[in-house]
Amino acid sequence: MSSPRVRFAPSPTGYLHVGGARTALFNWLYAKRTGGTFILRVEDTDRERSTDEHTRVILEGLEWLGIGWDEGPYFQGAYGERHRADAERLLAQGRAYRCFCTREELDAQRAVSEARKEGFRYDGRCRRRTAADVEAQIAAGVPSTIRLAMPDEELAWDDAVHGRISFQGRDLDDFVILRSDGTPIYNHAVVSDDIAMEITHVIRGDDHISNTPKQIALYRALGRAEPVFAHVPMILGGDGKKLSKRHGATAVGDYQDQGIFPAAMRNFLALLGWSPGDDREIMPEAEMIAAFSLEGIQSKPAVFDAAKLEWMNGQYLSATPAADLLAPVERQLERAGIAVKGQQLLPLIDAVKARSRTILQLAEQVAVRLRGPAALDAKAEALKAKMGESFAANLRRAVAALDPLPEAEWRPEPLLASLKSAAEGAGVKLGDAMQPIRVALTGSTVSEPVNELLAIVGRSASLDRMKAAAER
RNA sequence: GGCCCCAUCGUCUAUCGGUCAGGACGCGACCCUUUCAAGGUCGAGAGACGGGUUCGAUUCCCGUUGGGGCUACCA
Repeated sequence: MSSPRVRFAPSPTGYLHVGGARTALFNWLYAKRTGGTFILRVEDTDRERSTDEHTRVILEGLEWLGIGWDEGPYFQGAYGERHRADAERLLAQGRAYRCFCTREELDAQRAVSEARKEGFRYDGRCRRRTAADVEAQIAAGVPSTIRLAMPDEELAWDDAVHGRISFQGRDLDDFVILRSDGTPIYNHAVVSDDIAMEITHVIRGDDHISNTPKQIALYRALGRAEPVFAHVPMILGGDGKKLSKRHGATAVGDYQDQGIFPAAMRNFLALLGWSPGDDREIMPEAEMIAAFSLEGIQSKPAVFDAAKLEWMNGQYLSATPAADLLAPVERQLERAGIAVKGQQLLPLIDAVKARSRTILQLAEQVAVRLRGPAALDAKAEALKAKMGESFAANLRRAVAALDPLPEAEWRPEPLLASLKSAAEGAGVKLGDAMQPIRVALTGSTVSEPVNELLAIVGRSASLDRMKAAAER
């Protein structure tokens, strides 16, 4: 058997969402794993809703994730002629027929069905027209669509994820394959393209399961063998409903903006609905490719857990050398109007790296060390309130203890020694002595060890911030 | 309404008839640090329900319930 050919076929009617990104990832992983070809096809047949901007964002999103394609991007809109020819062929072979029903007639029938709480199905009245009648209608210039004559037979396949799935042709419509303006309907365009592009494995979202029997009918009518289908389950929001904008960030670009690493996003998405079969969590790209299989894909939908994504990103962040973080941190600092650049940032990055989960958080922490806290966070406020008078008193004592230290002695070890002896002398717990300093320097109750923090912030800025906080 | 898919800790998952039902996120505690939401250790926490099949069911079958998808001259 020749090597697999798979495709990701987004429609540019919106941004690249995490569900689409994961579908693309699974296709890509499968191609990499099997030495196959990954094809990108933009399904822009919905002229009204498709935009170049969306296409651009989708392509950029895939590139950002490191999902490169071997062929394409092809644009479905460019193949209108083949779509039409395929429909005409079906028409000529009697596997499809012209329908002269108007939209208004159809809508009226649908309204009646719905009022009776029944599902609407096209009754196939035009299928029974005589050849002479059809000729007459055409001659009279009545517009028509082309509908597939759905066979009354079983339409089943062995889904690579779900196992055998079976539909009955009689439950399905004679659906339209070519509009009256000569453009193709989705299911027809997909099959025509998948045949032309020799797609062997269709890996796509679960929501296409009910499209599959229609497409199988089309493959049969067109006299072609169908590909392997693998329907991957959907991604849900925390409320168990299909993930959508009201669940917060759902576009891949949102996570890029939040400072998530592409590698972390890829790792997280891969494990959402797929498992290597063992306990591995952090998986390098090569390992994911080596372990990937369609059988490892889960059949139930998965809830998108942003907290786990952040944890995973934190793992990648901790493992990344400060030097590699310099450029993105500089970019964030510049945005915040901080001009500091270069090597001098490295110690700051190292100081806060382990406690940050995204580049954004990391850059914020670096910024705070550089120019001081804008305000206290909730926990810092609570701590200050709880400590009352002793908050300022402890700060004043710290200032008195540290002020005599010359610039050359402003290093972690001497700082710790001074702080300890001052606390001991006053009979305060070291924690009570340290936390106010942490809050004064960062506005937060969390940071690297305080003596290191003082060294990072520097002598004069540290003393200034402590004095200011003591007076406030 | 019809057709179809799905069902293990709160969440992501392992288990391919016999397991103390394992791991991860999150949560809690403890340890480390005479200072942090880092690190380490431990803990709480699951087979939707009812029938079968079987010596034995989370695992296979059926039903119920509960989710979800599709049901356009959208994709």
